[in-house]
Formats: sequence, C-alpha cells, structure tokens
Amino acid sequence: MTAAAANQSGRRSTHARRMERAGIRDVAAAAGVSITTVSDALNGKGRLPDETRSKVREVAERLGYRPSAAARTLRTGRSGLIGLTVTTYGQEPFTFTEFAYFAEMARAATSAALTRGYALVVLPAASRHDVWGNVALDGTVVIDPADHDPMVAELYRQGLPVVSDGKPGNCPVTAWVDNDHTSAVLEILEHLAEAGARRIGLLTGTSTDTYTRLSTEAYLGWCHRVGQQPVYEAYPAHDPCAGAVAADRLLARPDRPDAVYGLFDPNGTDLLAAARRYGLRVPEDLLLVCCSESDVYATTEPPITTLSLKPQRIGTTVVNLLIDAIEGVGAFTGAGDTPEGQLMPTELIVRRSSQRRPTRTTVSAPRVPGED
Amino acid sequence: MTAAAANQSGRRSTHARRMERAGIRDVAAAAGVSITTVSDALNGKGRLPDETRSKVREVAERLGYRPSAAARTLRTGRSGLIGLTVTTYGQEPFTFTEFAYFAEMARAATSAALTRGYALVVLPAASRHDVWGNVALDGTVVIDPADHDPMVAELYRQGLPVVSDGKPGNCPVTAWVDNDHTSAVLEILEHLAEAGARRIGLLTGTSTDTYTRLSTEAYLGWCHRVGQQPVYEAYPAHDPCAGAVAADRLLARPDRPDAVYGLFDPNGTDLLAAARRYGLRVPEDLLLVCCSESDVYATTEPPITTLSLKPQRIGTTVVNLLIDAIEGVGAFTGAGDTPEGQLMPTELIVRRSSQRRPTRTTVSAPRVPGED
DNA sequence: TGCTCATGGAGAAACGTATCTGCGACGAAC
DNA sequence: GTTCGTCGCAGATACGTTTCTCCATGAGCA
Repeated sequence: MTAAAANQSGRRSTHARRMERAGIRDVAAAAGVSITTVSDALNGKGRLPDETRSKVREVAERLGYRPSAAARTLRTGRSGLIGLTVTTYGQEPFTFTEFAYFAEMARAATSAALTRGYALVVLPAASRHDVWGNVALDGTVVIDPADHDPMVAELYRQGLPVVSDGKPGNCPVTAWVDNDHTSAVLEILEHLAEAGARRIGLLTGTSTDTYTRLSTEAYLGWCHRVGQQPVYEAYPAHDPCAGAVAADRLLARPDRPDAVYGLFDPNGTDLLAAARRYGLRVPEDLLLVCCSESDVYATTEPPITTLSLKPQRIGTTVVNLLIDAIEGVGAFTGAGDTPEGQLMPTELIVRRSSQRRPTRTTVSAPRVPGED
Repeated sequence: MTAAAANQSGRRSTHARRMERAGIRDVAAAAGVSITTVSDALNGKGRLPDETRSKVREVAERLGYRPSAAARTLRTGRSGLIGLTVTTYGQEPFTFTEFAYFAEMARAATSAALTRGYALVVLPAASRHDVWGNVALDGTVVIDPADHDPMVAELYRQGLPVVSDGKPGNCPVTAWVDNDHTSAVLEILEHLAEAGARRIGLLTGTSTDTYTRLSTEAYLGWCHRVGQQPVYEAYPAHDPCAGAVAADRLLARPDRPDAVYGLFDPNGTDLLAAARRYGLRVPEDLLLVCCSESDVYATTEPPITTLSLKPQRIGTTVVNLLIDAIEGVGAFTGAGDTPEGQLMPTELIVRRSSQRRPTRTTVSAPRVPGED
C-alpha cells in the first residue's frame, strides 16, 4: 500500500532522482490547475478567462516547459514533418546538389515548408537502414518518380499524401507538378532554327524518367514535322564522364549538327570543350543551348544560352500542394481519382552561344501553360 | 456492462468504422500471440524461438504493419532525427546553398546521418512558426554559432547534444569541429609571398563569427611580423553587392596591393572583374586567391587559386560526433566540462592566378592540424 | 423556488509502442 | 518427490500529450 500511496500523486516530485524536463503535469501542479487547463491555455483552445491563460503561460515559461513533440504527434497524428525524396543514382550514397536543379529545388522546398510551419527532411529513395519507418511523416514530395515506382505506391497505400515533381509515369499520387517540357523543347528548337540552324542535334539521356522521355519525344516529333533527320546521342545522365564522351561523339559524326541542345546541366561545358577540339567556333559554326540552373554559363566564353526549369517555383508549388493535401478537408480520399496536375513555365535565357548576330542578352516571356 | 465487455478486447475489430493502418495489436491478434511477443520478435529482443519470430514477421508483413514512429519515439525517447541549423542572414527566408560551402556541408551531413540510421532536418536559427518545438530532435548541428548564441544555450539547457561547425565563441556545446583557419591563412600568405607578392591585401567580412575573426587576426599578425602595413576592406558577407563594391575599393586604394586574398566565395570573380576595370593583369600585376568550394574558378580566365575548407569532411565529422554523443554511454553529462574540439585540415588548390611563372596545377599536401 | 444555460474547469480515455514483472510448464539435480 | 533454473510468453504500466465528457457554480427568468 505504500507503493500505491506513492503512486497516487506527486509521483514525479518524490520519485524523481535527477532533474528532467518539465512536463505538462508539473506546469499544472505549479499553476494549481489541471492539465486540461494547461493544454487549453497554451494551445488557445477551450473556454478560459484571459487571466488564467496568461497565468498558465507565465508558469510554463518560468519552468521552461516545452511540450513533447513525440507525444503531440502520437496524439494528433500530425508530426509537422514532410519528406523530400531524391532518386539515388547507382552506388553513390547521395547525389543531390550534384545538379544545381536539386539544390535549388530542395532549398525552395525547405523554405516553403518552414513558412507554413513544417520542417522538411531529405530522404533517399532507398537506404540500408530503414529510415522511412523511423520517421513520422505527414506527407512526401517525390522528385522524378520512376515509371511504376514501388516506393510511391507503398507510401500511397499507407494513406500518406504524395506529391511528385515530374509527371508520374504510372503510380498513384495526390498531385503532381512539372514543367511543360514539350513546349520548352519546341521553343528552343524554333529559337535555334530562327538563328539559322539547319541540322539540330540533341544530347539526351538513357533513363526513362518523364523529363528525358518527353523532351526526346518532342525533339523527334519536331524533326519529323520539319523533315530533319534526327541527330542525337544518349548517355546515362548520372555519369559525368559519359556526358563528355557523348558530347564528343555527337560532334564527331559525319552528319555533324550545326546546333545542339543538351538536356543536362554539364552538357554546356562538355559541348564547348568538344567544339574546341574539333576547331568549331561557337556560335559561328555551332549553336549551343543547354538546360541548366547554373550561372556558370553566364561567364563562359562565349556565354551559353540556357533553359531554366525554375526549380524554386517548382519546389515551392510542390510543397504547398502537399501541405494543402495534408491539411485539406477530406479532399484526399485515397480513391483512385486522377491526381491534379500542374504545368509550370520554363525560362529561356538567351546568350551569345545561340545567336549568329551578336545582340543584347534578352529573356523570353515565359509561356503560359496550357490546360492539357 | 455491455460497454465493458465491448471494451475488453477486440475493440478495434468491432469498433473500427474505416480501415486504418494495422497496429501492433492487430498483428498480435492475427498471429495468436501477445503484443510483447510481436514487439520482441520484430526488434530482435527477448527470448523467442526462431519459429515464433519468423511467424510473427510473416504476419506483420502480410498485414503491411509499420510501427508508429511517434509511439516509438515517445516510448524510447529517441526520434532518430537530428537538426542542422544554419544562420539566416537578415530577411532572407533561407539562404543556404548561397555559398557552395553550406550546400556541400549539408549534403555530406545528410549522407553521414543516413548511413548511421538517422535523418537530418534542416532548420533555420529562427522562424515565425516555432518549428523547433514541433520536432523531436535527438541532437543538433549548429553552423557558425554567434558569440553568445541564445539558441545554442537553450538547446544545451534542454539536455540536447549540440555539436557546432565552427569553434563556439562563448556558448556551451558538446563538441565542435573547425578548420585550422589560422594555419590556412598563413599558408596562403606565405604562398603569395613566395610568388613575389610585396603587399598582400585582404578582403574580409564585418561579422563576428569565428571564421572571419580568426582569419583576419591571422592576417594582421602576419603583417605585423613581416612588417607589412595591413591593406584590407571589410563588408557584410551576406550582401553580394557589397562584395563587388569592396573589391573595387580595395584595388582603388592609393596603396594598392599586388596580391589579394578574399575570404568569401564570390570574391574571386569580383576581384577579377575589378582588376579588369583597372587594367590589371592577373597574375602578372595582381596575384589572387580566394576561399571557395566552387569549381567555377577552375575555368575562369585565368583560373583562380582557391582554399577549400573541405566541407564534406566537416559535415561528416560533425554528424558523427553528434551521433556519438547521442548514443554515447553517459559520456554527455551536461556538466560544464570543456567540449571536445577538433581541427580539420584545409586544402589549397593552386591555379594560375597566384603563380608568376606558369606551372602545372598542383595541390599542396594538407596540413596536419596541431594540438593547439 | 425551480428551471435552463453559460461559464470554468476537472477527470479520464485514448494515441501505439517498449519494457518490466510475473507466471506456468518443463527438465534436471538433489 | 521437491526444488531450482530456464524457457516462452502474457499482462500491465508508462511515455506526455490532446480531447471528449461531464460536473459544479451562479446568473437569469418565469
């Protein structure tokens, strides 16, 4: 019965051997109210006179009370955490920021999450330790999901909202955001044609993600339409060495193009180096455009025209869509209705490498995305 | 009594209105064992025959059971989450990846955390919503803490392990890691002097963080020792525009230096531009070195010698120290003993901008840090 | 006086896990 | 035949919140 008596109340104060963090009970005891009152006062709920509220707040402050995030999460089912999944290529433990796109996108996403009170945790698509199981997530952003991505399907099955950057191939997501890659490629090809290109080549990738696929298809379709024989080389995009080789191969062909568009960030410098090797002047003998977020291309010799996918806007939009889904009033039912898609404009930054006549650097007006 | 009977067991299966995620109870019921057995079987604890273990695992797999991270965290006190705090300059919501150092450091830290089964969440030093209170962290990495950083003190008071990147000015941390900035600056100054510099200038910052302070002090001490009049300009490092102005000012001085070391990433291009404006040839009239992680400087004209702080190694080390403290056997007592410090070597990447005679690009051997 | 209604707050039940304690059974040793 | 140790597991408790339910009090009103 002594045990029962000791257990009845004040357990913490009598039993405590070392000072631990103050809990909501300690605050309640110190303020002479119940824990219900403390919770309500601190969270702005319930019906309490202002004096009680302020008194409880003061006591909590004095005790240095911090509510346990774990307990709150357990009770409410909300952790305030969202995941950002990046695809890991091959063995590399972690290769985001390898391309400036990922870095910018992640930065914007983190920032957008924070302004809405969420924190963002970057997770690899797969890792040895099952970090996924150990983190309570309210939802996930997936960058460039694979065609039948099993991880996305699993997340969705668990009832977690999933928003993807990149139109999902064939997996269920709550919503997705992507650039209008088709329009972007067509804009570039027209731009090059206007600058006098007769045979436009493409440096593309071998993987099956939406970006690569749509861009390549747009190129092939355009070639077919204008009656040009396609001239392209594909390589595994995650291998920087392969990119340089592919660029060289493209310019070594007998049917050498007089203009090239490179789909990936390092293509610009690779193509420039290859052009030098073959004695080709840019832009006189070869017009160059590549897709990149890096501002290196503003200072190369010559400066290279780039297509920006505006990763900041994408990251912000993706996160806001996700949080909308998380907080949405039952809008997310888990039923198999087609997810909301949104196309974001790209921006072509025209520099000397794609202009036969030296003109001022201009920026094209962003396209208004169609409804599709 | 009907309520009591209904409550006694099988509550979930009778009461459940909509299919939710399977809990540990469901697994126990389906496997015909107790929840203790399920927990033990899945976590590899307790004394169980292998057949029971495998059976429980199979049932759990079949039901798609995922343990609740929130409940586990609440129970065990471990969330598997560590924070990475970056200092936010001024109004900007989030400016990491502004300098390549942060991006690289964050990437390495994320990767290192993941390989030890932890996830990393990037948090701003301050934000409107109190994200800190909403996230259960096992510990925190702080980049460049201010002199009497209140946030660090608060975290430490809560009993959270804190490891800082940058020797802490005057706040309690569990451990810290930093470059040997003093040695690095001396190495650069000697390198420039050997290349023929007679008057070496410094482009530095106005803030009070350890990096700026130590580097500037090392420069001033060296000047004093060799009897050179210090020639330097300081500007707020977070303002990119101010950097260009300061670079210009430095080269416009009557006592114009014939060599300059810039402490911040953009200083190289800024100084190069300023040199062009004044008709100074690099390296003939002006030797240039700057601290940067960007590989842009390998392709500028001329390529610029840079000091790399090796942020990958720093990020990895910091995270591993933090996790050691988290998992350490009571080594972290919270007593006021002096924290463990660790100095990491830097790397000087010598390029044309700091060499009077054109030689091959070489890399100096990293210094072995002293014990201090 | 008796009734309703709003106010201010207390009690207790979850949330889902890990773990401490204990209990029956069984084999072995005395 | 009793005791003892071990094995294999079940019960119960605690982690620290949020929130649902409900009670006491006093005012307003017929």
